[in-house]
Amino acid sequence: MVPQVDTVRERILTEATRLFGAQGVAGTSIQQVAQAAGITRPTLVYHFGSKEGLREAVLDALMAHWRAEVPRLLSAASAGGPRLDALLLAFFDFFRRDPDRARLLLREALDRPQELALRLRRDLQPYTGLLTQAITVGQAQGLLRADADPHAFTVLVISAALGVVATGADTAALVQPEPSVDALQHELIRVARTSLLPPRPENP
Amino acid sequence: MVPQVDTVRERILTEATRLFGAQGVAGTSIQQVAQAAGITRPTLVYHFGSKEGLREAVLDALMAHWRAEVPRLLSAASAGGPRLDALLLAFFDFFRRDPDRARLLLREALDRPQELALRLRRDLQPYTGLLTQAITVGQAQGLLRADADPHAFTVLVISAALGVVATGADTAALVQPEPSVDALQHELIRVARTSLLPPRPENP
DNA sequence: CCTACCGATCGGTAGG
DNA sequence: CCTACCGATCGGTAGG
Repeated sequence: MVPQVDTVRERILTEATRLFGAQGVAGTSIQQVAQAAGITRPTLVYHFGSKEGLREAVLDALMAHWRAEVPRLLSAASAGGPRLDALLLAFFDFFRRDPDRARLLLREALDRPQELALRLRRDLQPYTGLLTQAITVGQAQGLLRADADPHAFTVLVISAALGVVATGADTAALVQPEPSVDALQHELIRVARTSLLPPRPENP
Repeated sequence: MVPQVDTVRERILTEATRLFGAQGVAGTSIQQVAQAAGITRPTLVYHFGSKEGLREAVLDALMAHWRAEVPRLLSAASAGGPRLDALLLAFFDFFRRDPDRARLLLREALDRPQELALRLRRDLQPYTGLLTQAITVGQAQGLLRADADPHAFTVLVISAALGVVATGADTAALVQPEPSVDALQHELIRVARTSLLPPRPENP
């Protein structure tokens, strides 16, 4: 009943996020998580009830973390005016700071698509709504390309950024020479900017 | 010693691809695969030696399938001249015909990044080389934007197409209203085209 | 938060 | 290609 700083619980969640992201939930035993957190397995079960309970707690913590970060990110990016590049760069840095979380999210999209969709709707739609609305307004003002689909564009750019962070270093092996993650990030920003802003004939 | 049409082996590979793609390798027991293929588990082990052997055989078959399809695809797309849209559309249709294979590839990128990178390098670089070279030539002729990074662009577009097919239906829940997979596909093609072709002032 | 214990399932082998 | 069997590991519980 008394709220308190539960460091053991936090340690379990941190290690579970890392291991689930790296190996997947099915590929990770709760024994591994317990050991990484420095406790025994029954203790982990005591805290989270079951492996499924741990999985949901990890996802809850993940979404809570992002719900807290995203607004800070949005305001920081638009501080010097609504610069698209700065926003995308901030999004990228945000994901690159937590590659394990990016991987976990991608895995969840594969393992439990419907459950993840529920969480995205509930937790992140308010913020992405700001993005799609900004694009729509920009289009109405003639500042952005009219042929862009604001909703599809937003989903594509976010999931592409996620994909580059989660799997970019190895999918780069598709071509020779292999582009660095930095190069992929830079190109994604260029692609997004170019396909959203109207053509500027002076810079072909 | 005698090569023959091994339908049991093929049935195992088909079911393994489906189940591994849907649930992951760690989340699938070889018992499940054997049952789906209509045999017993020891029979599966007899054919593939171990679960790890099955995994590698599944990946080999996957890459062989693509190595066989991609050239047909490339020539079909450029039949009516080097039309970028047609090529991207063909790539998309190619992935959408096999969503399980797309998911399996994405999972492998998460589970065994280095091993997948080896296979991509060995099996697909020859074909992606054709793409990057075509872009480079187009740039030299002034037909394509000079600021595009041919290698990063190729990796980004392929992995984005893969991501849309593998997880598009649920990541769409990021925004409201949720774009369809068709809308995501259409927008990715528009984004790719717009960011690769030079600006045409007559169509802002 | 731990020790001790449980049934179920895992991948794999023996032997035919 | 199967039946019968194996040790190891899984998630979870009892009890303190």
